[in-house]
Amino acid sequence: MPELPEVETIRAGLEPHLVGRTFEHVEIADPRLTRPQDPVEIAAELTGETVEALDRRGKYLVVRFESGRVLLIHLRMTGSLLLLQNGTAEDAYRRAVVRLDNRSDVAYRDVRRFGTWLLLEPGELEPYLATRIGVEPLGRSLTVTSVVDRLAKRKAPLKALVLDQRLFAGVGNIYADEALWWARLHPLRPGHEVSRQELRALVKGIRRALRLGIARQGATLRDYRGADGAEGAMQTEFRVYGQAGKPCPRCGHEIEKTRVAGRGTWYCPSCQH
DNA sequence: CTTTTTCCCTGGACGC
DNA sequence: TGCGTCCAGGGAAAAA
Repeated sequence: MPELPEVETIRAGLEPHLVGRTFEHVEIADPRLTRPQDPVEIAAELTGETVEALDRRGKYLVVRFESGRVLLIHLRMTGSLLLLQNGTAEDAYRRAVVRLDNRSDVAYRDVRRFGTWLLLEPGELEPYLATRIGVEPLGRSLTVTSVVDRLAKRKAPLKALVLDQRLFAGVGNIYADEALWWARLHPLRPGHEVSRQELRALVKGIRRALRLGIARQGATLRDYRGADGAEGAMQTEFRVYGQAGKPCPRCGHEIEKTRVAGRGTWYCPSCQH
């Protein structure tokens, strides 16, 4: 499932092929993709737009056009963007294709059809994101003090808070579990009970998990692929995620699985407090 | 405002 | 072989 490291890997892989290119033809096969916007209208509006930059905010891909418009893409669970250099093999899960002015195609693939494309007019991006996501966890704006302030009155379990996109934009279920393991923090600890020292460890843990994920080009469990179709290698680095019954790589105690905030949650009951 | 629950989707794993 | 059930989970929206 694409989280910050996976989206960043796709962004970096696509950027050199997209920037400066013009969308020559756009086909949207799944009307759900642009809901509530009309797919035929959106395809027509995108045609002729020239890419100025490809950015990422949280788990969103931000395609900025020279016109000032933005195509905001969210891959959700199984979305992927593949650069097709020549020839296009059949793919039952291809939901959209963009032909660029250099004859190459960018194909959007999504088995479970949760992903979304949203076309925004100039000036609409910032207010749209402002209500949905907070600062970048790998950026300078995320400080221990800001986290202390924002968690002070929160009774929700740490796992739920780490997954909150307004607190840690881009962290999903995999990296949340990995970050809590690095920080030696129990996923069920209420936010307001966590000391400043521990929150410092949490911030470090989140950054460490995300950086490792980026370095390994993301985690491929089933569907995730980079823009070039390559699998990531982060799944070989998991300390706890999906590791129930295996020994904790730090203390050797058996990793346990539970359910927090409706999500599968893996942790070491011995060294995470 | 915070927190919880439901829903959207499909395919793979598993039990019988 | 086939069928039913559960699980994976990000975020919108509704409910509590």
